[in-house]
Amino acid sequence: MSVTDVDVSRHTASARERSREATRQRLLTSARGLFAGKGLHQVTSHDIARGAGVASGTFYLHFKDKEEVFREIVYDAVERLRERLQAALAAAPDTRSSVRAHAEALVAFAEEHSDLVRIVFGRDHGAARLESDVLDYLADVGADLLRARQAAGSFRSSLDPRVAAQAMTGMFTRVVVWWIEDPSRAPRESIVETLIQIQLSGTYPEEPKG
Amino acid sequence: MSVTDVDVSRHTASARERSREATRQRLLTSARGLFAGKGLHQVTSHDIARGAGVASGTFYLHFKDKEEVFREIVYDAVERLRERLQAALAAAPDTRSSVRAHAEALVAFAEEHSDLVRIVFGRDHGAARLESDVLDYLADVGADLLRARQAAGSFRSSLDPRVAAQAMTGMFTRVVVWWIEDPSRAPRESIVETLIQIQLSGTYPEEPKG
Amino acid sequence: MSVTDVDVSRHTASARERSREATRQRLLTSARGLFAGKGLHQVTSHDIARGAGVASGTFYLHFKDKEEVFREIVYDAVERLRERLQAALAAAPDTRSSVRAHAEALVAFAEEHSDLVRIVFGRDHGAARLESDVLDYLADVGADLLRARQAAGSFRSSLDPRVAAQAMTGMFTRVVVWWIEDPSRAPRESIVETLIQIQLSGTYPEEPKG
Amino acid sequence: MSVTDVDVSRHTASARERSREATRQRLLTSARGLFAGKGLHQVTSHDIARGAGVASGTFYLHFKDKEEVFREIVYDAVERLRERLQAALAAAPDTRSSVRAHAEALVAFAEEHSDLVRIVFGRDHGAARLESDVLDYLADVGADLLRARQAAGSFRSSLDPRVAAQAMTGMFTRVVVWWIEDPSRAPRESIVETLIQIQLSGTYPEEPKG
DNA sequence: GATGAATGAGATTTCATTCAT
DNA sequence: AATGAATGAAATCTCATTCAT
Repeated sequence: MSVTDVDVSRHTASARERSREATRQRLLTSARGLFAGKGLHQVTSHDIARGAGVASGTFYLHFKDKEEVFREIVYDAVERLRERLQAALAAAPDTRSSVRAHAEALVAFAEEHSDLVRIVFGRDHGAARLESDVLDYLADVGADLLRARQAAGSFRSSLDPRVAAQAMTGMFTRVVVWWIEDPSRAPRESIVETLIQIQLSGTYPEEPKG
Repeated sequence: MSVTDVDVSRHTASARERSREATRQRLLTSARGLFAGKGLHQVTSHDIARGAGVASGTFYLHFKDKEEVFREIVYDAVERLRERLQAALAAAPDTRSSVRAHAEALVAFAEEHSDLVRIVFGRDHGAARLESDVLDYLADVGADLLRARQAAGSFRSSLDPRVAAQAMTGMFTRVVVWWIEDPSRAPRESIVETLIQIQLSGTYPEEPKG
Repeated sequence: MSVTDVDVSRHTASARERSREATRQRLLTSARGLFAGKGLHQVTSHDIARGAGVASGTFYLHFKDKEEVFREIVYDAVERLRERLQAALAAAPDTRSSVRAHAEALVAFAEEHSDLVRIVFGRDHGAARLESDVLDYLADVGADLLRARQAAGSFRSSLDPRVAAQAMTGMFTRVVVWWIEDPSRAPRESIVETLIQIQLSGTYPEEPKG
Repeated sequence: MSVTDVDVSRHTASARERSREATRQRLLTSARGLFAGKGLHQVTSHDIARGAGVASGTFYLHFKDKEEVFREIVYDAVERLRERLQAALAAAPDTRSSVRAHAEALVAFAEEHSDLVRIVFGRDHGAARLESDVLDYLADVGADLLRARQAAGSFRSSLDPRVAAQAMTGMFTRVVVWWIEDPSRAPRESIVETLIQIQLSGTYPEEPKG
């Protein structure tokens, strides 16, 4: 094999790889848009391929089936969200500010990736196991955080961190999905403040009268 | 037509009606069990008919399509839950005890109707519109309540009742679904207390240190 | 339930059953013709349905898949052939005449059911396991016969009945398939006589010269 | 074009040719193994290419389609078998010993090339036309031989050589495939002797009693 | 000559729904 | 009202084959 051959083959190989990867990304993008708009069950593998501008068989060169694309999109999204939230928490000096930073990061993520939010937390995702996995994963991450805070005295010791983490996860996802569906429903600030205040002090006045 | 004929026909008619209603109920029961176990999309109209011990065509004599049974089950369940929660709230003398009564009623309902909880709030219900409708409906009911409390001074005035209602709805449904999936995950009391405390005081100690 | 009801329902049920069975038979007939003409692999389930004048879905109400129809046709054919051959053998007074009766019955069956012969013994049946099963089954039946003859002294004691049975099975099926493909290739009598003589005396003259 | 150039190009060309031929052989070897194991229909052109360690497109640089490789393997195998049998026959001094030599050669070939036997005579080869062609070809060769023997007085004059040749072909192939499938089914000697005796004297004792 | 990503026709199979009885 | 066989549209997935590199 001559030097030229080596170069050419290397070049060819990477061009191929790049082209293959590009097709894969187009399929993912197509799928993301379709899933966000119609939900897993209303989207066919042909739809995804058509949306990506490739033949239907091509879909199966890149993914085992529809569920696999869906899973990949969801896992990727969840991981990005988790990193974003972790980063926000890590940067905060104390619990109060970390609660705020977390809420801000969550809402910012939702704004930037409203399609992902719709797919992952929205209704009719249609992937039973998946949603359960995802929410449980996020809740588990949250539970670890709450346990740490509990140890540090900044989380109410009478609460079960696992239960509270599920509660917070449900609250976050519901509020965010509802808001992203139609952001005119409430000012962004209202979303952030509500999430923060409920965590810090609940929904009742300092001196509840009721 | 003789009196006897009339009587007989009336008798026959009402027997038919009763029989028809019985078939309808068997279909609903069958559907409920199947939906709870496998989710809307994994259940076929044949499955439902078979489960009810009737022919497949019979299904369509009682319901327009699969969605309709599903909707009926969900709406019925939601209405029962709403009534249950309203009753609990109405019976409570003050806000503090109404929050407790509400949480107790919610958990009790979930225990008694775990299949409904799985269908209505669980994953893979698969009915896009439907879940949104349901959660929005419950959140709307909640928002009304919160607005009333706000007027009475027993709900933090700085919170937007609509947003808070969505937050509470998300929290309630997530916690309840998670728990019902496997009740050994947390003691019943823990679920109730967590839901109450978060509402009354949030997750942080009286004098947050963080 | 009145007597009339009973009668009607019985009548209805059996009319249904008859109609269902008729559809099934039309599918089998359609399949038989197509398999004989093109072989398992060149025939689709749609072809079979179309040939039977029913919708494609109907095929699956009656058979699990293409292989199942094929298997049913083959097993049924083999069983019919076996019965026919057994009957011929049973009716013969001695071995010589039973050999003749067997050959006659075989050729007669092939003439009457040339499509079955083509499907079962012909080329491109495409069903690996199946052909093996079928030939082994027939050879096993043959081996039993040869063992019995051996015990009676009318089968060469130096031969292994199992091997000889395979040899005879191969001979019978090949000759019959070849002839049925184009019966003008040899007179019917020639087929029968050849099969008989080879069994009785081999292919060489009484006093082989070679 | 300089002499050197010419030399180089010649050299290159023949290196290419050799390399091309090597690729072709690897494809044939891969195909042979796969066909023997799974049959024509269960093997894809991708399988063959993968087995040969080449890209899928390469397959089509060497063969028009899957059938062509199959045909080539089969024809080649049949030709080798025919030569082997002819050689055995040619070397024998008289008919009796040629029958023995033929049977020995057949069984030896089967032992050495069990994969070819499975492909060519086995079940689910799936190539309709092909098998017919192959068996007819072998039977034709056999018919010529029998006619010659008939002329020499060493083949029963009352038999039709064409029919007998089909019979013998069916017998040979069936016995050999059955035995090769599991050689413990019968001792090698039993196979050979059975094939010989049936040809020489049939399956019945010298003085058939039946 | 070799590569391997892409193609797209076609086969299988399911299932909501209809309708004659 | 109930039945259940039949329908046929639609979705999934495979694979022989091509072609730009």
